Amino acid sequence: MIDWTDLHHFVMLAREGTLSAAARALGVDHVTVARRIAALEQATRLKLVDRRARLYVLTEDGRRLATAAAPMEDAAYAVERAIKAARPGLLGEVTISAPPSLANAMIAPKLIELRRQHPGLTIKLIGEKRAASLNRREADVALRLTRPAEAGLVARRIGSFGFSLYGAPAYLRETPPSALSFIAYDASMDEAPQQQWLKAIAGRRAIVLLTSDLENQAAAARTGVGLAALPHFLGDPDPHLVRFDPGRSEITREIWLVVHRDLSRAPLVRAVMQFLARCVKPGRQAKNPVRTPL
Amino acid sequence: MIDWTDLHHFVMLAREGTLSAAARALGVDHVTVARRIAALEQATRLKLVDRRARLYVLTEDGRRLATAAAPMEDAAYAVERAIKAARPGLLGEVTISAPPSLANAMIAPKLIELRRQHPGLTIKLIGEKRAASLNRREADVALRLTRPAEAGLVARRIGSFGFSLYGAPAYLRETPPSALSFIAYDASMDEAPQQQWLKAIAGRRAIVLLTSDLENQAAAARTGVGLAALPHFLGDPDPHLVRFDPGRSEITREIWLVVHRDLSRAPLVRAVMQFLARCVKPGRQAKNPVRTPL
DNA sequence: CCCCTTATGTTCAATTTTGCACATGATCGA
DNA sequence: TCGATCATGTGCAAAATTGAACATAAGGGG
Repeated sequence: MIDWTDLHHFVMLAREGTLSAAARALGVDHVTVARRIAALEQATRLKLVDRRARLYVLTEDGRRLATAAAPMEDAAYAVERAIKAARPGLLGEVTISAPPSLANAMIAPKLIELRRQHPGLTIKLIGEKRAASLNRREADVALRLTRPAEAGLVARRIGSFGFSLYGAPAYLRETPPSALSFIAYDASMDEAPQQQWLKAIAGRRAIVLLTSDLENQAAAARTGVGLAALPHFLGDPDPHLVRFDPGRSEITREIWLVVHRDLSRAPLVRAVMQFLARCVKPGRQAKNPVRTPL
Repeated sequence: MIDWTDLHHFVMLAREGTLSAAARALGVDHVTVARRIAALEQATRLKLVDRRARLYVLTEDGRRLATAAAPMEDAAYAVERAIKAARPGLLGEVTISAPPSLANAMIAPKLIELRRQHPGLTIKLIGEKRAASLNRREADVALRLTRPAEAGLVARRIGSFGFSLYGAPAYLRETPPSALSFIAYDASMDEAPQQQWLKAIAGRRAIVLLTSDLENQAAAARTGVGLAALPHFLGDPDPHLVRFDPGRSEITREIWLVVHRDLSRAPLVRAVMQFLARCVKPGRQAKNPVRTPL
């Protein structure tokens, strides 16, 4: 039968697009990938890639083969999950993926508790906007703001948080409502509810800063650049920010705890899930409610 | 990620049961399999097999892993089919599986035509009772006597043939009906319709020979051992055999041409399928009907 | 326009993997 | 009980795979 490692390398090449990227993903030298692809072509007697100047491009046959081989990769990931799930006890590494703001504000500060409770546990925390693929095991457990649709995933709603507008106290004192400026996400987040909510409130008033990073928005708001839509857990504890209540119904988002079914029973993963649920649950809604009427 | 070749070796070990058998199936030395399994255990940090005296026996974790890895093997076979299907033109090898009697009587004698028509085509003909697995690519195309139920397989009825009782002319002349002896399959074929049919006819009369090979039955019948249930295509052309019509409705069996969907469009395979349909179609039902009433 | 980064190809030495020969232990049948 | 067969374990040498260093080429940005 065809060499499975050759197939693995080919699948990676098909996904990554270049020899070098595939090599990085596989943890080998790019030459090795090139040789494996060549070996696969020889074994199948098919021309799978066009060797062009700066990149390998799959041929028709190559694309077909990549399509056929994709389920094999899925199966390989399932095997990895099975391995992780089979490992007994509470010794090992668990990767958590979460939106950066949640990761920083809710999880990171409490990680020390988890370490105390399970000394054998190593945590890898990925704070990324992009939702890590649990199927590809980029993460073992994830916090998401929407319920994921992928098959094989188990999702549980473990909490929610609200957004309000925040600004520097001095800025709010000195600026008439009609002259307020706003701070928003860039266009990549246009579909996010909080972004649409902010834009609706802003109306014709100026949006003076676009940034994809929530911490940047908070920092700008602190220095009086304008008003930013921030989660309560981020804005309320901040002494340099006060809420500005626009009088419209606030927006809230749900927090979903997501895990692959294959891993949902592994002791290691269960421990982390319990921890994450604890991180989120205790009413972080209105901890330090400094309200500024209109 | 886990080494895919290690997984391949492990899957084989799980299926075959022993290092040596797995090694044979993989075409490598048994030592290599042992080393790969050890490597997999080290990588997963799981104990996958109990090394016992004469055989490796999977642990609980090993069985779980084997179950998880099985889909990977299925996917690998799908890749192989894709490769075969992608190969252009009419150059290559096609494996045909068929019941031994059909293979000998209908296919083998006509193979020369196929070779003349497609000189680039190499045929591997497997005449085996056991139905070769098209999913595992033990064969590319198969003739079966029943419609297979496996998913992914495409089956087409391309003909049928009847059974009658046959015996040596002298034997039939000299033996009164109540003293007739019978030749049957051994117990492994007890569920086959022709076997049940024969037993019903034999009734209380003696079954004097049990053999799993149809050619053996024919040879024994020729020398006057008794009556055998033979397909018409085998008994009718034989000058040393005549039909003995028991007056009961004859039994017929269907011939199904089976191929995996992934391969059903490959030119190479299509050519072979057309050939097989031609082999079977032309009314081989009653070519040399020598009838002996009762 | 040039430099910097990134990607692929080539060569060679080091490492890893593999198979072979042989040994041991177990089972089966005569 | 003995011998034959089959399965696994060990040591070693051959073969294959791999990575590092270097070379070439193509964008991209200042």
